[in-house]
Amino acid sequence: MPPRPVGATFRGMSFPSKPPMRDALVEAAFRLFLERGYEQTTVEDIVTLAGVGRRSFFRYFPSKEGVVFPDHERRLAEVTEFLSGSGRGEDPVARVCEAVRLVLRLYTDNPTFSVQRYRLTKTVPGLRAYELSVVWRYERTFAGHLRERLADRPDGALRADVIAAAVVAAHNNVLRSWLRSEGEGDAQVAVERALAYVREAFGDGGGPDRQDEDVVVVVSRRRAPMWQVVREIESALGPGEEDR
Amino acid sequence: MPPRPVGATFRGMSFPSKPPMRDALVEAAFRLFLERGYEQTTVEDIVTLAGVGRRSFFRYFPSKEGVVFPDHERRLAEVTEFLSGSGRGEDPVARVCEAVRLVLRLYTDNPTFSVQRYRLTKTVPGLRAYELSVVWRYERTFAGHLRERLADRPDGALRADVIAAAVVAAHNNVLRSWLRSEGEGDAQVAVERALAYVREAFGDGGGPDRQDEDVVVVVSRRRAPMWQVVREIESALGPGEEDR
DNA sequence: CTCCAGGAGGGGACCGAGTGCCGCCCCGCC
DNA sequence: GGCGGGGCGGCACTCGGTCCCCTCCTGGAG
Repeated sequence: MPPRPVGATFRGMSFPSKPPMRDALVEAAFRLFLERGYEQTTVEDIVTLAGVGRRSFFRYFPSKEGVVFPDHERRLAEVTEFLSGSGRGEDPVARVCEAVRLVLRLYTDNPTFSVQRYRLTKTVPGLRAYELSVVWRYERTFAGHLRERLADRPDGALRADVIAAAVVAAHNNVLRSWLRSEGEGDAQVAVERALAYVREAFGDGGGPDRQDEDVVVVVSRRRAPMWQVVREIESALGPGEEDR
Repeated sequence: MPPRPVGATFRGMSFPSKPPMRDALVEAAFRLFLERGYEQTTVEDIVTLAGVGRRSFFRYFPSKEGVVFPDHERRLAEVTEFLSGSGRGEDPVARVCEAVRLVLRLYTDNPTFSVQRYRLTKTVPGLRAYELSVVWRYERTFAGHLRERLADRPDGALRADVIAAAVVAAHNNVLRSWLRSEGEGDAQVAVERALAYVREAFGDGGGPDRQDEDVVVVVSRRRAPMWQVVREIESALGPGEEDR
């Protein structure tokens, strides 16, 4: 995609000079990773192919694994900012779902790159672990956002953690099947279905905050004691709602 | 099941011969980790304190991080076996919840050790990443179990992944707060509440095997169409129960 | 024009994790 | 007593990652 890696030793009027060494390193790395495998490629190989010094590699990427996920750091910052700029009134779960769509787009915007990366992460345990920690940071960001908004609910932190995990799992499910199909189909559509399933499971407000529900159907078997029936009804109605 | 490795430098009538080199390495490692920090401790330091060779360390642990989670490999095997030996009729979600209790017990059975480890994983990024991959393997085991049992349902794989993630998140939530409180309180009781929340959220969860439940509560919104209410009641009653 | 400051990059030394190989020694077995 | 195998130690090597110092390029001030 970039016109020419434009090596470091190469001087002369260069292009808008925007795709600097960083992109050249990513390209060189993926070329070698796909050609001879991740573990068979040393950082030395990458930098010699890119025509730069070994030291420079670690100026742009925190580790060898980091070059495989070059853009997640920025996206995480964007997601954090996106979540922090949300009004008080709106549904926090909806906001998190919107953030998930943002993350998914990071993959769907570059299908070939994402599929290539998937081939690597699927087979290299070290890359899987690194990806896990990346995803974990998204999840903790989501959970933090939900924790703030659900703090007044009973078990707010629990709900926040569980919902965040469920949303991320839905995203991962859609993403994985999209990647396995080599980028065929519309992942953005599929994630709507998946998120709808999650939101349906947790009601709309992140759990049994069921003020807006009007009908309660109780099915009780004969062997259930009455106190248990009552407790289930109470928990279905949600806390503080018993006397409405 | 090897007969007796018996300590290397130590001879003479020893104890039930249970604590071989492996345990000595774990103990030495944690002593140093807590005393001077994880990154400030080299494998060399550990093996000299334990009085063994450096090469032996990597015979017992796959990496320096591995010594911090010495027992998870076995527990994962136990969990896998536990799940594989489950009858066809029973609720797969309940089975997974039981497996989660098993995992939690791995922590609660050794409170001081778990709390010490928590202090490390909380502060050392490398250990966090390692723990993530450990937890991920549990989650994938759970998800695989659920995928098999929910294969006939629509979106079975999605449900399986989401439920597994939710269950693990509930476990983690309980575990974290228990660890932060330095092992005070009954985590096993707390995890019941958390799992109940998850199972409630997923209602039939993907598995309306509700033959053994006594009370079913369905809450419906006014705007929900009647056919949906009927379907909820039917699914609450479980399959083959409509005409009893 | 010169000088200086600062930042980007290169290079080399260094540390430590992880691996392969070999040799030892202590078993039990033949 | 000889022998083979497994557990263990020691050594050397690779490679990821860091530190420190050098060069070069640029640009602004005098």
